[in-house]
Amino acid sequence: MTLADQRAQPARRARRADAERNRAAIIEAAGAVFAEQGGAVDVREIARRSGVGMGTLYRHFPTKEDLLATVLVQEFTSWLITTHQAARETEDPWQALTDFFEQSLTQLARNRALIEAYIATGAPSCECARRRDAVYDDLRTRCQDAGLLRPDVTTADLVLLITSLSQAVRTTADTQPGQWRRILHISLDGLSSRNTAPLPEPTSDTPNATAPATSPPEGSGKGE
Amino acid sequence: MTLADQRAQPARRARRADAERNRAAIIEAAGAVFAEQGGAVDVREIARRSGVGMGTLYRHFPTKEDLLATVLVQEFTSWLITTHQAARETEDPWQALTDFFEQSLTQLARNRALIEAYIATGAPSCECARRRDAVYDDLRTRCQDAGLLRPDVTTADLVLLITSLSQAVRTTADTQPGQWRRILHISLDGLSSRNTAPLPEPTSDTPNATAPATSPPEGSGKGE
Amino acid sequence: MTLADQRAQPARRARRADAERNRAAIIEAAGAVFAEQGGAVDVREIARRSGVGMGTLYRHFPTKEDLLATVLVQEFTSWLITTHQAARETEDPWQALTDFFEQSLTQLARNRALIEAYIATGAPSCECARRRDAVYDDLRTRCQDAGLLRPDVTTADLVLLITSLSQAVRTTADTQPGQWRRILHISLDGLSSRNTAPLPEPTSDTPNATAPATSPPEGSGKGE
Amino acid sequence: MTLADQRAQPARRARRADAERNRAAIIEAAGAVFAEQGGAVDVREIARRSGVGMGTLYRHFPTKEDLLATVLVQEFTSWLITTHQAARETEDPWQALTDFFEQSLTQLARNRALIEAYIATGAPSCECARRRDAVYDDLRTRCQDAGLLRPDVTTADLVLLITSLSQAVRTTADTQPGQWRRILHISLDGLSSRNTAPLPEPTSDTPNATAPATSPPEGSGKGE
DNA sequence: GATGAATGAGGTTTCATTCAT
DNA sequence: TATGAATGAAACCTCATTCAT
Repeated sequence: MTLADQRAQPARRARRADAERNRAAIIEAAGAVFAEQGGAVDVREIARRSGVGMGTLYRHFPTKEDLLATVLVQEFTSWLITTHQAARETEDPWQALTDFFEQSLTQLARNRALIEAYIATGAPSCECARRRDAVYDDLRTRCQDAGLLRPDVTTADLVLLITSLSQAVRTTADTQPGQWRRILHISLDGLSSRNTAPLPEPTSDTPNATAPATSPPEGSGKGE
Repeated sequence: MTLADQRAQPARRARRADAERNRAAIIEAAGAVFAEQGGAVDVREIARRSGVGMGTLYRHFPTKEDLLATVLVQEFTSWLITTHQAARETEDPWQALTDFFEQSLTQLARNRALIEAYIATGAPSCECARRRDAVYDDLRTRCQDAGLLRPDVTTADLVLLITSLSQAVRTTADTQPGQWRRILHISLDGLSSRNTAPLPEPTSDTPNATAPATSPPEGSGKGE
Repeated sequence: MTLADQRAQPARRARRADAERNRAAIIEAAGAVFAEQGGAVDVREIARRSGVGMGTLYRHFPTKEDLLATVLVQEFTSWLITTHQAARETEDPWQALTDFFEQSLTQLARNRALIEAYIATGAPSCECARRRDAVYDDLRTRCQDAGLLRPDVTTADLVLLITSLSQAVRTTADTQPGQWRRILHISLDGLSSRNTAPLPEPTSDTPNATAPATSPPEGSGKGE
Repeated sequence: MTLADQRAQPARRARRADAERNRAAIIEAAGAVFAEQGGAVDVREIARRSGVGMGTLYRHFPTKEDLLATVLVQEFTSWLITTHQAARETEDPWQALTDFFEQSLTQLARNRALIEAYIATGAPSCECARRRDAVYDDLRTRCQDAGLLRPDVTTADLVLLITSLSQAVRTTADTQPGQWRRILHISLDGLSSRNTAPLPEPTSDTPNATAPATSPPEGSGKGE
């Protein structure tokens, strides 16, 4: 009746636009809720906040998991692009790497579900992982070409490092915000090409008993 | 024996033998289940696995939380003692620190719930945190006295570092077992007193904009 | 399908518009179950009888207590209105009071949970108590203005009297239905303005030692 | 067999004395707990307070119900005897009745489980009911013989009246202690032989429509 | 297409009673 | 015989997902 007034043709469009708007609203609300409370929230909270019914939500996302994945992929991707862009514009390769880590972790610190996903698999999806690896590859190569980064550090190492640091962010989020920067600082120092001892074999599951895991500086030390 | 000692027997009344056995069975089963599946398992699974009824379980542990806490505290403590003992017997302070990290993480790698607890608060209980800090203090002091460890690294830093590395262990447990050792290696290199740049203030929540977060080697560059 | 038949009337395939009907069904079933077995019944029994799932029940009433309260308030209110209406239409004030007691107790006699609530607090809710007091006030005033009711009888006395008589109803419900009317009769006689001895102070917690609790007729008696 | 041993072996006696002491302790503890919290308490609370184990408790009383019944019967009986004794020693029959009601209710006011039992069946057991009826018979007869009590009041009426008044006691126990005495006063006035209208038939379940339930005094009234 | 009520398995916890020590 | 740990059937409540309107 009242809907019939809508000009005949654009009815479809209007409807699709509506659907699209709904989808966006859901994603936005879900993003906020997931970021605040993690992935274990009640779906109703999201439906409520986005102003749609449960059915609508489940029409767009057949599963809570799907919704979560979609949200995370989107956030992850946009974040990756932004951060990579910034890194690209930084001339000094090391600074670029440093900034990238810093910004990545700052971003993660704000999103509980994203950290959870990071923690679980390192990325919200395979596609995301691929993109992420590409970015890391770029940063790593630049630094290694400049001789600033340990030559045997791999992309996987960097990924794992961020993953692990994201944990530090999460842990200290409430009580010691900012403490994670000290750990980051330490890790970055460890990445520097100043450290010449080769890293352990990536495939090995047992510690290298013969060689010391790290090489403490021979000539340095307060006691000497 | 060792387990009995941990509970600090007040000798008020001798617990019935089978009660103690049941308690042990519950703790063991819960330990296994929690380690495998994390803290979100059904309590019934634990009751089933330990061969006791629900009531028995709840007689010993009034709450699922209590059970989890008990199990984790026990595992954490025994692990801490063992690992610290090994570190004490190592003469070289740096090696002691290295081994401690190595063994801590190896242990954590096997226990999902323990990692969860570590992630959440850094330890399963305040008492555990205290003990943990004592151990870390010891290791840290030895290394710093020997001039091997950055002088401004704090106990909290070490704790956070392990927490964050435990994440790396967890992430790579299934697909890349052992890769976490590379990250550990990097982090330990970063801890070395060879790195002289001061760490950022622990209280600061914003990156230090003036000083570079890390000091890349001065004389290196792409052209070299 | 078979379930649908059990509920006789409504097609069980209704949903949205039937939310209200479901709610009514729940209230009705709960009313019956509570009336029969009191407030300590299993919620599942109510869900089963009303033909809805547990979730539906808990959607409408977040707590068993809520359900009970709703049911009782509803029954109490409807009963109060009906009974008061009848009393209003009776011209003779004393007859109105008498009928009101009679009908109130008849109603209570049929509802175990209602009696429980009455016993506990005199009414299922504060609002109910307010309404109830208003009705009693009305009845009492009419009777006292007509000089038929002891002048020092208060509304609280009447409430307490009904509460206590409801107990008599309950006690004799199964074995001696109707016996409570004799007690009611006696109580009403005691309320009559024929009895001139003042009632004990409402605040006093100890029996009035000086004056006899009741005034037996001096000059009457079989032996005289 | 077991009986034969009773002579020779004091060990048995000692044991039996122990058992008897335990039994007494259980009954005493149960009495206190039931009085305080009603019949729905956890059996463990009783075991704890009486200082015996669950097994011992269940050895003496195969069922919680049995324990409750035993306790109540005992309390009821001792109370009945005491109160009756006091009534017997009172010369004035009406005063005896009055005091009996007063004391009965005061006693009931202190015992939650007893009220529950009273409410449920009028007495904790058949035997108790018999004894109680005997006492009431005595009191009633004395009063009726003296022409002080309505001649058609039966023992059952008195019992029901107390039962119902016990409810009033319970209701006002916390907030309006003592208010029940006003109701009692009213009821006793209604019992007086001053009221000449016959009570309704005990067997009738329907109100007597022809005759008014009570007879308000024709000639009295404020307005006249 | 949108809505939100309905579903019901699954979670934790309690307690009368039994039974091994 | 006394003990109190063990039992396990309910009890209450949650929430991801479906489905009639």
